[in-house]
Amino acid sequence: MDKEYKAGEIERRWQKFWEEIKLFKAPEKPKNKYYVLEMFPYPSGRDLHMGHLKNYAIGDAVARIKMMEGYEVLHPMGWDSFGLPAENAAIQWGIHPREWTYNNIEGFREQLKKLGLSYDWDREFATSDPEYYKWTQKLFLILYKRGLAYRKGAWVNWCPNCKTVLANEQVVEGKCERCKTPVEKKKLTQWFFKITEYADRLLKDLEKLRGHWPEHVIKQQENWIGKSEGTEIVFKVGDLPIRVFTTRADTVFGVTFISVAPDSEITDEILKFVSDDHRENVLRYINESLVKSPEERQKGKTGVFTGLYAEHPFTKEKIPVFVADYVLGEYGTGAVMGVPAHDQRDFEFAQTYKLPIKVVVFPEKNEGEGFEEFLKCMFEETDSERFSLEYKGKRYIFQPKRAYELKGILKDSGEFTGLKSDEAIKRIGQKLKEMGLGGPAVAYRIRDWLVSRQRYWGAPIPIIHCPRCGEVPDENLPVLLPHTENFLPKGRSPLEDVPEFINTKCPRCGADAKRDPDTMDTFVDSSWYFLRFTDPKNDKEIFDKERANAWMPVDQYIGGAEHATKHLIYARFITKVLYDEGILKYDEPFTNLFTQGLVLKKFWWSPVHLKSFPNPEDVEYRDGKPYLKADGTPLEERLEMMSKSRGNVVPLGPFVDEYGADAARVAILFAAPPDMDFEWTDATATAAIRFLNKIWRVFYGFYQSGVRAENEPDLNDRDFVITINEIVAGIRKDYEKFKFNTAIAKLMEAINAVENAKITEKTKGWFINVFVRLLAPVSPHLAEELFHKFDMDKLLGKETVFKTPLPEPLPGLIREEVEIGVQINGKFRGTLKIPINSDEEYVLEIVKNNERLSRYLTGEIKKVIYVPGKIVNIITGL
RNA sequence: GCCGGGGUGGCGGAAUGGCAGACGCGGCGGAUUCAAAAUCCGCUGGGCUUUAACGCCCGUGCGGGUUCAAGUCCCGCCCCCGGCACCA
Repeated sequence: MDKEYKAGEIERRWQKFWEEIKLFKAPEKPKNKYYVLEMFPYPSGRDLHMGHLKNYAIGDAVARIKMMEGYEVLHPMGWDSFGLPAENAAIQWGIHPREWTYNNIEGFREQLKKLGLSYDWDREFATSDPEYYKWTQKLFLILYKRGLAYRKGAWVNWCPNCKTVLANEQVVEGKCERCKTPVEKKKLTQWFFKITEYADRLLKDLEKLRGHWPEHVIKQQENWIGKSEGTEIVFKVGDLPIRVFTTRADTVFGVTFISVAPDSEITDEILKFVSDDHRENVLRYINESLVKSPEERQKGKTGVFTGLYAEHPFTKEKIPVFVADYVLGEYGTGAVMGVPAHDQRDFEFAQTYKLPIKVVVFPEKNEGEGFEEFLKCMFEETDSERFSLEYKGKRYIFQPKRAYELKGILKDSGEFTGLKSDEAIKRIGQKLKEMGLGGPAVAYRIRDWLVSRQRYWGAPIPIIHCPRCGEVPDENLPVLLPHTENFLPKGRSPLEDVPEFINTKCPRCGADAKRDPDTMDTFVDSSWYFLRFTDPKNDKEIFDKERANAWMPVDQYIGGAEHATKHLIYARFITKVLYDEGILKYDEPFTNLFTQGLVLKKFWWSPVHLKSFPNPEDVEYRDGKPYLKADGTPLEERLEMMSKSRGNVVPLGPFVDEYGADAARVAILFAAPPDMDFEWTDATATAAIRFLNKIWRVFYGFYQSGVRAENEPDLNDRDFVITINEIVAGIRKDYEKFKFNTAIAKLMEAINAVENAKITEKTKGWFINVFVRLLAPVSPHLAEELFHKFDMDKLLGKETVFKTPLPEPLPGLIREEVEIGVQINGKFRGTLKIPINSDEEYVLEIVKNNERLSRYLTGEIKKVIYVPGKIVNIITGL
């Protein structure tokens, strides 16, 4: 055994060994399976950094723990390799997206291998491999045949910078999530997946995940799906029904106008009835509002009168119909009833267009919080025209200031007058149903998933458009992505300009036909990859049913929380579709989800040099404030996720070369609880490096004095053995809950405890046996090295530490003496060492006879609370 | 605005309602060394006090409460982070 800890040499040796013994090779059909998966990476460059490592370090620790628990573990790795950055990089470097992508994959793979992660590399694939995307296309056809993939003309989100459409999930605060360009609306014919048809199941089945997924992810999905129970109400313009959706049917008697969204289907219908003197205005308004940015849209409530009136279902009044762009075309029915008295948005609209305000809901009592709120809404000092209303026998003159949105008691509402809001909502719903003018209804916030992209680097959509037969699915898969140098985004699919691709024959009638020119959203690729890992080489079908069902569902999924309403919802959706298709036995893909925190790193930003970020060596501090050395520009210190574009990455390669993969992993895992963000600093690494060196030093000492692993400790070293026993129990618990930071802290305690312990060689041998196995999940190479150096392979009859179980605490070893806290009248006054089984009387005697404690015992003892092993609290009468 | 998660030493962070600050980083003092690095040992929340020790007081964002006992539970605030947001 070397005196020095030579991480590089050790790590290379055991990586080779693990490969030779095929330690990570997962069987085809397991009996006692555990499927652990990290969200697979997008190969964004050649080099990994510390930010990447966190995900893999956690996954690897879990995989190794499960191996040691005797499971057959599936722990695969692959590449989410289609996507825009490849094209953007290609443009920047003048290199083809394919070349750039596969070059990056090589770099990532090489670096991951150097980390000695427990992947079954035989299952590796990239989503841009034809052997994979063939089956992504098959998946598309499965959805198509089930009526879940459809093409429609719709107003869609368009990123003018990326020159492609975006799914709703990829628009964040009205901007493209990738390039932050404000998103525009465009009317285009696009492919959608009907995820809305699964909205209710996606919502309900969140119950199955509760307790197994982080609550914040479940809540985010709930909000994203956004189920609202309400009422649909029909207002008729002649024979044309305008259906509106509302959650507040109780305010229906307060309706003074109807608004429809410029981009809704009902608006197209309404237009047919608009008279010529209104038509021009209305069309102009619609066209203007559709090109407005979301910010502009939100500035004020605008609209245009259509000249049409709709009939109120109850009062038969004529209600004016407006087109207004504060109404969302894709939500509910695309039309709303305007109740200015009870909805703030309608109120603002009514103010602008001088529409009447009818108050129909009042607070239940004319006092208290509801009434206060009511007064705040309804009364304003004003000289202008006033409203007057009677309330609880009194007449009030008022000018409403804002809408009263709380529920209450109905007034002036025909047969529903006097009902409470909730009861009224029910009764009005029933009545409307009887009348054939609506009824109870449900609306969802979630929209259908727009999957087509006008981009080159993706899986072609396997549909042929035939002038005679229309849409024809192309079963002749894969539809290969053609090679072209003409891949730049241009606002329509680059594939359109590849004649040998786009021109084809109709598979049904043989006529000249064209292929669909779009490629699929990369989230389609990643919505099923976890299934392909169960049978990655299959060239006959998407995957073998039996193999998939043998491994699925993923027992532990690990990844970033940013996918809560994207990948994680798409993957659940696709899994349910395949369940309905009858090829999966499970309708939830991920039994347990763990979302790891980010690795942050400080960097500097200057408002002057917008997009370039200075290197640390170019920054100087004066009076504690950072400045750019070169020209003295004041800088701003920021703490964000590592990313190449911010220049705040800590590259993994050099670190591993200098200190080893184990040090990098221990550093990441020890720094903070794994689900929490933390800042990478030099101190993060220092702790890990010292810890591993200390282990080596202590074990080197053992080795020199001839100590080898033992099965049993010397029970004369009782105190030491008990200490280690407690650490064993603690670490087992920590590993169960992924609390790697405290587990490593306990490993440190163990090594500190043994360092100067006066114990026999036998006990040392037992310590080695226990410690090495506890260490293995977080520092696998070092553990494997020590396992062999100290002959644990011979002792335990296993070729690798990962085929041995995690140690268990020795039974029947309990401390004879414990230290308990002593409180007198609830205040801590000291501690006492007493035999473990002491009863209350005995403890009381000890306290009374203890000079230090007894002086607080003034007056008679009234009550004693004794929690054995923990604390005694003595209450005295003054 | 709505939903979720947080606020603990100089710093990262520990604490099934039971001795707050585990473990580490940093700092201070010492040992080793020709010297340095590395390593090891001791101290390290704040304050008070010549009875300088087995002492006292204060201390987990703020204000109340429950309890023998609260960082932990309850009520009301403040602040920070994340998500959604004209969703009717």
